[in-house]
Amino acid sequence: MEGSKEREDKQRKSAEYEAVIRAGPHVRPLQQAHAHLIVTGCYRSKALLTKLLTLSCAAGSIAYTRRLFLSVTGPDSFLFNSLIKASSQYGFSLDTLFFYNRMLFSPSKPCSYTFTSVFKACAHLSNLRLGTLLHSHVFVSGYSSNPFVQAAIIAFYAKSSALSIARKVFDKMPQRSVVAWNTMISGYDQNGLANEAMTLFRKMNELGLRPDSATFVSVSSACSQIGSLELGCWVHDSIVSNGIRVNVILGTSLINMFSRCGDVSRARAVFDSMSEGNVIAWTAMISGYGMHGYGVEAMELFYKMKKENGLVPNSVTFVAVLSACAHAGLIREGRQIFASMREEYGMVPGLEHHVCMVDMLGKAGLLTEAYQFIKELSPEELVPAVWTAMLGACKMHKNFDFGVEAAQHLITLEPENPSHYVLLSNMYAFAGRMDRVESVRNVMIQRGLKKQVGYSSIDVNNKTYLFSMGDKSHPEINEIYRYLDGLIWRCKEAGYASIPELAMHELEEEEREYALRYHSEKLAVAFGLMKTSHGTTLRIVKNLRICEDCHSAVKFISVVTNREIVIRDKLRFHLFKEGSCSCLDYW
DNA sequence: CTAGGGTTAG
Repeated sequence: MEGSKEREDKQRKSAEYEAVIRAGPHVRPLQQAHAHLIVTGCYRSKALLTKLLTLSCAAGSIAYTRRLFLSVTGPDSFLFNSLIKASSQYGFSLDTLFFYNRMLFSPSKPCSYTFTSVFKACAHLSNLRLGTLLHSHVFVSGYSSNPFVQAAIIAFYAKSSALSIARKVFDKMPQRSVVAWNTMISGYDQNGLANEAMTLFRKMNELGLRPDSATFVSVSSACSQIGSLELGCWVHDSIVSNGIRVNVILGTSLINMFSRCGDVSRARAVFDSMSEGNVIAWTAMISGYGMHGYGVEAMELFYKMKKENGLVPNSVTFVAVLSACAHAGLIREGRQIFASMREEYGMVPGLEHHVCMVDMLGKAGLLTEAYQFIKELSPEELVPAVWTAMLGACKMHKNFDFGVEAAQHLITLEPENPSHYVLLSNMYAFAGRMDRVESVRNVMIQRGLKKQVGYSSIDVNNKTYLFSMGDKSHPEINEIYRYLDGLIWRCKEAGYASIPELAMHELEEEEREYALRYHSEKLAVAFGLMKTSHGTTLRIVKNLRICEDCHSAVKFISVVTNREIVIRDKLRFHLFKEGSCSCLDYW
């Protein structure tokens, strides 16, 4: 008699379980299923409640999840772990911490599964204090040697920019899984420490460990930061020799890598070889074309993407296309695409899209229109980037009035950013207002702000050389200067007239020195010419934007030496060839 | 009704 009752009970619960599953990650059906549980008397079943909780997290309704959780009497560790995992997975990090806290005050003990999820939440919040506290819980609980927990800890410290702590944990691991290596490498990459990422990857190779596709995603991303094509090709060869299948994620990372290393055709080859493509991959390719000034190709791809592949562009795609239009001067097309965001896709243009429009109009010399565009934005939309785009355009077209206004807005918004002062000073210098140049300079000194140092790197025979203005640490620096002097002289004979940079060049006392006559890109170009044979393309990466004078000089250098020179600046590529630049002097 | 974890793209 007793047995059949139990059986009935089980059957009923099974039916309810099916009902909850059927409801899926949708709030209303879940609530109905929950109501049904109450009616049929199954509301105490922890398993059913657990399923309900994880599904309501997946449904995105943390409010309902929270209410549901608070109604549970005596949640068990299975319920806690599932809930903590689901809430961290769907980004409800603060709630994860809340549930974890409740777990600590319950009879259930956290385990390795609990910790991995809570660290994920801490990483998401980049909350170093809480994560460190959690780390101490791990020690007390005895899970500190669990490889999964360790990897989660490394990921947490890395995402909180505490790379040295992450590295310490990594170094102390008795045996490291590939995931641990990947976590550490991506941690370096995402914190801008590309060289450290590469060093660790090389170490992995030396130890004979087999990298997987995730390793190469981070490695190729680090490589894009460095911008070295030689290195990029080596990474690509390494993928092939390791027999790694290039999935969409890795493919996208490679498209980005080759674009940012200055080789769009290789990027396109990767793109064409991919069996599956999604919006992210297409956007990467579009943006690659954009940064090289291939506006038409970017637009073609944009239209092809939806026409032939039925992919729907998202807001990042629009940033890529619009900035491609801006770089290539495709104003009419850019306007049309911007309008289509609302009209065709029902999307509301965001801040980044406004910045693209101001940049596009401004670069084209339509400064009044760009200004009008800014004026129509709401106060919350007037982010620094909008004014930066305006100011850049004013500098390009030497428009004093708009430029000064833009610079003043910027200084109000970001009083600590030295580049705004430099640009304002530039504006005054163009207008011959040396008294104002002087006073901007004084404000900078008062506020303790220093001009950002520009540096350029170039690869010669598999070695990277870094140059910055005034840095005399290079052993052949005197030869380089002598060579460069001669080169500039030849350029002058060919018609080059140097454009003096009036801006802030006397900010520092030492800047009057001999060693400060040349910007870093000129030094890198000279060095590259000295060290490579005729026919070799020089590839230089610069951290800031290239200045007008260097741009003009390199055009002449490409003629007098008959060389192709590629320079990646902060925002785009310049290919100098036979006296002209691929940006058509439009940057 | 008790699985499963940590890393990766624009």
